[in-house]
Amino acid sequence: MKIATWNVNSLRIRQDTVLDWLEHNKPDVLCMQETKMTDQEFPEDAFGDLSYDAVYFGQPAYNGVAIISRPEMFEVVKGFPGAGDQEKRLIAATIDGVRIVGVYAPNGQSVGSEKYAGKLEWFKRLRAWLDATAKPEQPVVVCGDFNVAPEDIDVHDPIAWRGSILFSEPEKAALSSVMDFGFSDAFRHIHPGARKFSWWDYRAGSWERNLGLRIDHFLVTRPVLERTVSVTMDETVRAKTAPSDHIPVVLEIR
DNA sequence: ATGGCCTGCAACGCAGGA
Repeated sequence: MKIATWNVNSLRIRQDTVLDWLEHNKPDVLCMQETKMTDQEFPEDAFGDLSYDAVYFGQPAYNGVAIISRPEMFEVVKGFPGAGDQEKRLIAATIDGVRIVGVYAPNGQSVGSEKYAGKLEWFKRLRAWLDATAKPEQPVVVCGDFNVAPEDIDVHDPIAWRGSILFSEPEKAALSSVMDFGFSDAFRHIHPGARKFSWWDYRAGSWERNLGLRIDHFLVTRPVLERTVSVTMDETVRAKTAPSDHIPVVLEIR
C-alpha cells in the first residue's frame, strides 16, 4: 500500500497539479493539508473520476485537511473531540486495517507569540488524543505537515535556524513527546544520513538554492515500520510551474 | 532568513503561511 502526504497550499489552485500527480504516482491513499476550502467546495467528483473516495474537513481560506483513498475508509474522525477546535487540522480513517491520521500542525508564526503557544498546546492535544484513541502496538500512521524540523540534518543551515520558528527547542520537544507515544520517523529510519527537505520557501530563491527544511513526516508505530518498504520525497513537483511550497512524501508498506 | 513569494478575501492592501 502506498500512502502519500502533501500540503497542497490551496486545493483550488493546485487541483490539476494534484490530479496529474495522482495519475502518475497512483498512491492508494493521499492525505492533503491546507486545502483552504469549505466542504461544499471540495472537488469530490474529480477524485471520484480517478476512483478515489474522499473525506474532508475544511474551512474558508485557512487550514483544511482531507484524505482520499481507493480502499474503503472506516471510522472517520474529523478534528479533536469537544468544542474549541475551530481550526481544521486533523482527519483520520482506518484503511486496510491501518489507522491513518492526516495532520496540519499550526505554523506558530514566531517564537514567543500567542500562535507559538497555541502550536505547542496543539501538539499536547495530539498526544492526548492518540493516548485516548490508539495503541502503539497497533498499525498507526500519523502523517502530514508538522511544521517542525526534528534535527540539524533536516535544516539547510541549522546554525542560522537555531532557535527560530520551525526549529526551536520547545517545538522539537513537542514533536518528541508525540513520538514518545511509540512512533518512529519513517523517513529517517530508512534514510539515516539523507539530507532531504520537504518544504522550500517561495521567497529568496530558496528552491533554486536548495534552502529547505524537512517538516512533513510519517510517524509510524512498530507494526507499520516493520512493513515499510520505502519512504520517498518527490522533489520533481517543486520544480514545475506554480508548485506548492511543499512536496509529496510517500510511504510504501507491504 | 536581512528579504525576496503565494493564496484568499474582499478589496484595490492585508493576514497568514513557514
